[in-house]
Amino acid sequence: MSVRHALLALLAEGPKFGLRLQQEFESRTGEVWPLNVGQVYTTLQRLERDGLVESDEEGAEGPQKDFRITAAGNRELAEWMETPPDADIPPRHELVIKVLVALEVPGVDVHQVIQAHRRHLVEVMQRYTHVKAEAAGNDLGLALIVDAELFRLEGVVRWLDSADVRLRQSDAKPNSSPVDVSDSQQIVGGRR
Amino acid sequence: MSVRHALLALLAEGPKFGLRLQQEFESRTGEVWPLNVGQVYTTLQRLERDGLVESDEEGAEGPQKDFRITAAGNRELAEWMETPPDADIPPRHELVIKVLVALEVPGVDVHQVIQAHRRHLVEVMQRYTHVKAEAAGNDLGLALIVDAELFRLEGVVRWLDSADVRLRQSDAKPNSSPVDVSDSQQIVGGRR
DNA sequence: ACAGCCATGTAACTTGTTACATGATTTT
DNA sequence: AAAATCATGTAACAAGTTACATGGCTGT
Repeated sequence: MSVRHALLALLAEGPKFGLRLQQEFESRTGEVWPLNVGQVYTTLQRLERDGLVESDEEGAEGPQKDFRITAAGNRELAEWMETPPDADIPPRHELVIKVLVALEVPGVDVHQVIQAHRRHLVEVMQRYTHVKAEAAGNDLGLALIVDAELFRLEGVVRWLDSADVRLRQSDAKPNSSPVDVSDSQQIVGGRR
Repeated sequence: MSVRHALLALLAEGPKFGLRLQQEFESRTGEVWPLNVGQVYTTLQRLERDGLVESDEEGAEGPQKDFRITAAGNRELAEWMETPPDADIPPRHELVIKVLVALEVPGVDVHQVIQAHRRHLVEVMQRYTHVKAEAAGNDLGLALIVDAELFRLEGVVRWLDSADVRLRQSDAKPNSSPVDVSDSQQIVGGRR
C-alpha cells in the first residue's frame, strides 16, 4: 500500500499528472527507489476506482491529464499518516524463514547459510555507507532512506549473530522442542 | 516468495499433504505467523505448475493427497538457501515513505507522525518481550522469530529517533534541497 | 441424524510490477 | 525526415490472501 499512499500524498499538494508524479516520487527518494511509470498509471486508475482521486474526463485540453485528490482521498491519507501498521500479524521475513527452514532441511548447514547472508549484508551496508558519505549531505530524502536501510540492515546482522550463537548452543543438546505433528493433532492454540 | 519456498523446504523432508504442511509451518513459527490453509493449496498448485513439486494423479488411495519435491524443486530450494535477496532495489518501507511524504503534505506535522509511530513501536516491543520471557525458553522457532522482530523494531525506533533529530535540525534552515520538477526536466541520473 | 473435524479445493480480489503499444511534440 | 522525448495507457503476470464450498469420516 506504499505506492498508493505516496501518490495520494503527492496529490495532496495539488493536482498533478502521471509522469510528473513519477518524477517527483523518484526525485524525493533520491534515485534509490525507482518507480516504473506504468505503475503510476495503474495505481492512479485504482485510486480513481476507489474514489480517492478524480480527473477531468473532458476530451482535450492538453497532452497532460491532471488528477486531484478527493475528500475521501484526504480522509484516507490522514488516517494512513496517523495509523501505525497493524502489528498483530508481523511480516514473514524471508531471511527468518530461511533460517528456520534450514534447521530441518536435510543437507543444509544453518551456520553456512547464516554466514553467507551475513557477509552479503555487511557488503551492502558498506555500499550504503559510501552513498551516505558522498551524496547525503545535500539531499535530505536520500539521507533518510539510506539511514533507514542502514539501521535495518544492522538489525538483521545483529539478529543473525544472536541466532548463530543460539543455534550453536542448541546444537549440543539437540531438539529441545521437536516438531512432531505426525499424529495430526492440533498443536497450536488460539487463532483469531 | 517466502511461503512458496517454506513449503518447498518442508517437502524436502519428505512427501506431505496440504493440511499437514500448514500445521508444520504454524508449529514451527510458534503461532506468530498464521497461515491460511487455502494459501497452502493455491501455493501447491503454483509449485506443481512450475514443476517444483509432484503429486499422484491417481483417483483414490486415501483422503490425503501427498506432494513430493522434484529434482528441479531441490535445485530451486538450494539456490534460494544460498542466495541473498537482491539488494539493488531495497524495499520501499512504508514508514520511511510516510515520513518522507509527511514532510511536504500540507497540514501534517512530521514530528507528530514520528512520535505516534514511535510510541506504538515501543508498545509492540514490550508485548514481544513478554512473549519471549514466557514461552521462548521451550520453543526455538518462536525464540528466533521474536528476536528477529525485536531487532527489527529496535532498528526502526532508532531510525525514527535519528530522523527526528535530523529533521529538527533542517527545520531551522529550511529546504536545503528543494524538490522542484515543475519545469519537467529530467533530474535523476542513470536508470538501469 | 447431527455436530464437528479432516481435507481438499476454488473463485475472487489486492498490490506490485513490467514490457509493450500508441500518439504528440520537439530536437537534430 | 529521423530520432528523441513527453505522456498516457494496457495486457499480463506474480504472490499473497481469504471466504466459501464440498465431501468424508467420527463420535454422540
